[in-house]
Amino acid sequence: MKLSSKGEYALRALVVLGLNYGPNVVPIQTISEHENIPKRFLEQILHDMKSAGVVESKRGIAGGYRLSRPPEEITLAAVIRHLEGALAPVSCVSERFYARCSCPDEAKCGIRSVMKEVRDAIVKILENVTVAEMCSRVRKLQGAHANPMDYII
Amino acid sequence: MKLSSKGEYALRALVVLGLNYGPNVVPIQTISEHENIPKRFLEQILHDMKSAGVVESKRGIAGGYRLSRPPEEITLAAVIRHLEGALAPVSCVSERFYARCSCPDEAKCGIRSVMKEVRDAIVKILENVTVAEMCSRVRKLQGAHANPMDYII
DNA sequence: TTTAATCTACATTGAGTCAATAGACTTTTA
DNA sequence: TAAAAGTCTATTGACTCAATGTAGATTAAA
Repeated sequence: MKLSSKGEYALRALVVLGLNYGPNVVPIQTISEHENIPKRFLEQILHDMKSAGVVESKRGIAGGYRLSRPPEEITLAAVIRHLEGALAPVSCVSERFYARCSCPDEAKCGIRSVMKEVRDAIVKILENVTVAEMCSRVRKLQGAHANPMDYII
Repeated sequence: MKLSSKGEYALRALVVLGLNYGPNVVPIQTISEHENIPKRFLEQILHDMKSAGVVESKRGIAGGYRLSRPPEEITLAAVIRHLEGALAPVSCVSERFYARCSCPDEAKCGIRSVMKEVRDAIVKILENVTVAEMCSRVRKLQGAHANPMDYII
């Protein structure tokens, strides 16, 4: 479960949208500048997350993106699975993206049983961490010396 | 930490060598056929593991490979790190392959703190599982109806 | 009603990686 | 000395990643 730039950018953008959760949309440009993400690439990513139902958009001059659900309801596991595919380290132990591997007998494969443990450990964390949780970690990390501008709006 | 075919093949080959641990070497051809791995590709992989000090080879007509240390001393973490690099899902939380990411402030990054947890969970498992452990799982999975030929020698 | 900022959509590129193959060479032992 | 095995370096073809290009649609405000 290696996170590509795409996945990393997506999570960073979601944190920004989470910190600004409310009726207002945030323009791509703002996220791009604040998070240091190539704008054109971010467009694709947000569009992709829209098709996943995670965010919604408003077009036009005052347009932008917002979360389509409360940040408490968006888990990292769901986002990463949609953008990157399997969370498991090998496809033959993936629950939702299973693919057979080339080993002679899966049922007797020692690697498989280890990789299942790894998968479970990863899934346990990512299914229990939401965008809201990430936002609260950010607030905590910024702590007393938080700059209001860091929250953009 | 997505395992490539290379890494998967390597682990499968190590299990074979572990099950046949002893003074005798196992020819590449045998591993290749038994484990369904392209022979030429397997050559590269074993050569790579030799340079990592995990296996040793004997050349010539009765040549082949064997583990260079007892299977109890070879952890999956060490093998995978050598062959594939970082175990962490993002490089900015890797202990041995750290690379800065593009986020504006690592210290205040909510994603980073989650990914650290994921890394720790992965590392904890892979540093505590050895080739010997995988072999004993295989023996257990093969159970009573084990075919002696499955152990090759 | 024009204009400019914004999102939408699809195509393309360039770099890099993955998995495998190629071919020539070296070593060993029967 | 010939055959079987490992050694080494290079290369290929397919694929993916990350980003860029281009053109268009939508909307709010001037």
